[in-house]
Amino acid sequence: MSTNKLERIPANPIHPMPFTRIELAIMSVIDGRLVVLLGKRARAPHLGKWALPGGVLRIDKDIHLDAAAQRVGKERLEITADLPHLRQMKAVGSKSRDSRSAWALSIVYRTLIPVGQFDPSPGKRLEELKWFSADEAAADKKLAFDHAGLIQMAVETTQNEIENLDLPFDFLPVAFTLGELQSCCEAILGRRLDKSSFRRRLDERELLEPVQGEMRTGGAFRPAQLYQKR
Amino acid sequence: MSTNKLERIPANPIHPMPFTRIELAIMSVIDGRLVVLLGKRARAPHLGKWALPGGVLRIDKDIHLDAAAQRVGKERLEITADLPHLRQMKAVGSKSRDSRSAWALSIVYRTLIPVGQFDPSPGKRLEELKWFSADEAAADKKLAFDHAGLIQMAVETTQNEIENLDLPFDFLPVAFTLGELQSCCEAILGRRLDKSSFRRRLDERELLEPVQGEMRTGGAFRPAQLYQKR
DNA sequence: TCAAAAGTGTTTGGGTTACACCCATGG
DNA sequence: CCATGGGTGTAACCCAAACACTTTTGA
Repeated sequence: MSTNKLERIPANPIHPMPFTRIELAIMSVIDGRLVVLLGKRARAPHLGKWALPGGVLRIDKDIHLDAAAQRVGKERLEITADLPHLRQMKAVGSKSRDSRSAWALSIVYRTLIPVGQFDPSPGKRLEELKWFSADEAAADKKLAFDHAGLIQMAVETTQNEIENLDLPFDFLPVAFTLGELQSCCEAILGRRLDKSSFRRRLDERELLEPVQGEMRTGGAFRPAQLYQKR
Repeated sequence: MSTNKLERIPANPIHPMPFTRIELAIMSVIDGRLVVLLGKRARAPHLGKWALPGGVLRIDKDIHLDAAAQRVGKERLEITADLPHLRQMKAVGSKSRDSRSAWALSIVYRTLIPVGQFDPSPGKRLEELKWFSADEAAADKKLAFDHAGLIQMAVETTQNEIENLDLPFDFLPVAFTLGELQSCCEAILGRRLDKSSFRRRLDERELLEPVQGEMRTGGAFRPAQLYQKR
């Protein structure tokens, strides 16, 4: 077609390419603590160690990176729905990263998911899937690869988002009380927030709207107005 | 060695891997404007179009991603020194990204460099290397690939850093006046800053220290104290 | 009537903007 | 002596923290 002397390079290019994977830092809030989902590795390298769930990028299956991350999530967690709010965090790669290959590259994604709504069970190549305290995992020297550091970064990035009121709406039920929202943010940040200023910041930004007539009557106290994303 | 039935995967793994590249968003300030360095492509695809300088990840040459970015910078710009302040921005990848391969992945880096200190000249596969207004490049529909969008992101990320007084020290001369620093920040942000509050913010953060006895006598006005990174 | 959580208002203080003003120098 | 950029001080303002207070419910 082209008169250009430079022809199309074959699908398998001249230079060998890195072993490319997706890793997922999936976080949630359980019992008022930020937690991260780790899988126990059922194969080498790092057999038996806990690691972020991940998988190989499949150029035959994935149309782009985000789709690859969703596919890996579905396979490893044995779920059918997309992971909400899944965002790319960073790429890490080096010669010595993974003994399975001369050069390994991982694209790391992170998300915050509602723990009730998904029912992760260990997919292929995982012995077990378990929630760990995110803070403890970030400091755990025994995790596979450099995953402790990646968890640390995922926690910090998520906390920054919450500080800026970039709220995890996909994480919350469609309607929720302001108290529930505040507790959720406090769990992620690991510190208490002031009710009054939290609410003022929320309505200045016009992020929420009340669900007309809907209240939550939880117990021996005043019922709370339900809100939803505007 | 291992009793594990799962053996080491060969260097060239079972699944074909994506064509993996590094792209560089190299910015600077010229005549009070934020600019970005683009190369005119000397080969397909996008022959003749302007694009971010970039190159293929070489697993035989690069020990990790950051090193790969430095190597690509040296080759494309024909320089010998490392690019200062070079930071990873994001990874983009998809099936249709690059016609040379069935699946292409790019790891994009960004930096801000002092325009005087480096003397970029077009390396292999580039016809010409030129500085463009960053704002105009970010809006230019005729750039190769999705590079306009990447430039947009690089500009925004850099502006956020400056807002937070994460200053481009590698960009500045070792000693500089506060006026020069302020002008530089104004150029990057594209808006004027208040002198008084700019200085107050600087010394609250204790980022700078005066260079004892050193002043800049520039013209028909009071000489300015020189400062350096603390 | 009491505990508990919802919801509101008011004070205080940190930090930034806006702007006025003096300082030092070469022409 | 004046134009110019360096350098300093102050009042106004915005935003959020802290905290006290009222409201509404079930037990």
